[in-house]
Amino acid sequence: MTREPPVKLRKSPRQARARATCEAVQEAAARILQRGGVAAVSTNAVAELAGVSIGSLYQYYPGKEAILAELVRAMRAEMLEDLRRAARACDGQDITRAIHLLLAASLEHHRADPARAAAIEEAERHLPLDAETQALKAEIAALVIAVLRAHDVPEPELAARDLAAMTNAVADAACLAGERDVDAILPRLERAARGYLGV
Amino acid sequence: MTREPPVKLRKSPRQARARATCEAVQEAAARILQRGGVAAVSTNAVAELAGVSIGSLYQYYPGKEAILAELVRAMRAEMLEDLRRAARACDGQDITRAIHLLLAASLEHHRADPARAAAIEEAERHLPLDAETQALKAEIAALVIAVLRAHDVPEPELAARDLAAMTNAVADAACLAGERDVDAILPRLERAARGYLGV
DNA sequence: GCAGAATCCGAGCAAAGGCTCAGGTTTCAT
DNA sequence: ATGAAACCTGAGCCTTTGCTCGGATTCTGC
Repeated sequence: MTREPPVKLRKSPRQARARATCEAVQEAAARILQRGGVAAVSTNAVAELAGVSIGSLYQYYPGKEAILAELVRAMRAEMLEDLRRAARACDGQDITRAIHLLLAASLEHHRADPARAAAIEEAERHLPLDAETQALKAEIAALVIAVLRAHDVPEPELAARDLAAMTNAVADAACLAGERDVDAILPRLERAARGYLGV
Repeated sequence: MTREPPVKLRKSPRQARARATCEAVQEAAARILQRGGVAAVSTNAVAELAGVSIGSLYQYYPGKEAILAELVRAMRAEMLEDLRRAARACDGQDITRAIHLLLAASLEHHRADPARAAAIEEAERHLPLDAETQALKAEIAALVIAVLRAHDVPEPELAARDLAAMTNAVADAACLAGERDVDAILPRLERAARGYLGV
């Protein structure tokens, strides 16, 4: 019943082939996650698909949670970068433009592979997030809150949470329904967000 | 690798104690689902928490998927009832009122136990839905689409999907963040929906 | 070339989980 | 009261999964 174990790498890869091993494991885990959900991700399956022995896998990852955790961390880090850029661009713009920029940035990581993004987000819900990932999430939230506050949005924390939830949900639903064009989602979300914020 | 197995009851309970057994299993499964997600739901754990032997469980449910599937089916059936009532009440009302009624109905099943509702919705994403549940979902969607179409909403299917996704996501996020008052969510969703629909 | 570090391998153990089956208990109808 | 049907039980089989360990292989710096 005790949770909250260490969820970092067990050992850092020093040589190129080791880095390749780690990448193969990540890639395989993402593929399996995407196809069958968190339940389908077993260390044996990941190792096999990665073309790596189970022993090698455990040399770098202390368990399957660590593999997924790193997938999540990578996605969040990427998202933070996108949002940082967007937040900077928001400076001095009106709120309609700010909404556009923030939403577009939030959708950015859905662009390359929406199904994978959805799968990783789903995994995130089932993981005890490590401190680093939590910090990333907090910083992402803080960025959005700051922009909202700059435009005198009341209860910016609440608004940020609601808007983030809406954005992810609509994007995931669209992906699940087979929508291909990420850009088609943006205007719909903009309308909803403007309505939410009373613009 | 083949899916799509029968997911109905194996045998119908005839006597009162058998019905009590089934109910205990459902209740236990919901509790475990709520506490630990789909992965934590094992037939052994469910049987133990239900105070029922594993053999009895298998007398009525062909597997753990069937238990979860029935949980989902029950929730969807309830939701359909709520939405039917709401859709009837929408007749002759303006769109603002219609939005209010539909959203309130959609939130209805979050009222009693938001955490449980969120958990069941999450389970739904990982299950191969049986025909009956799919029919329920289709009818729910059809109801919303009909109301939207009556108010000349363009692409009502798309709008219904987006609005449903937004509603669930915001409600779940609120629950996760510890919000207690379901009624506080409604006005936020109404603003978003009106904005989305351009009202 | 060579020593040592880094990496890789995969058989196999222990635990957990899905599920069956043979046999016992309770309920119902007559 | 009695036989049949419904119901319950849980030991235990088999598969899957997480993970370790001893030993083989490859790389790196000198």
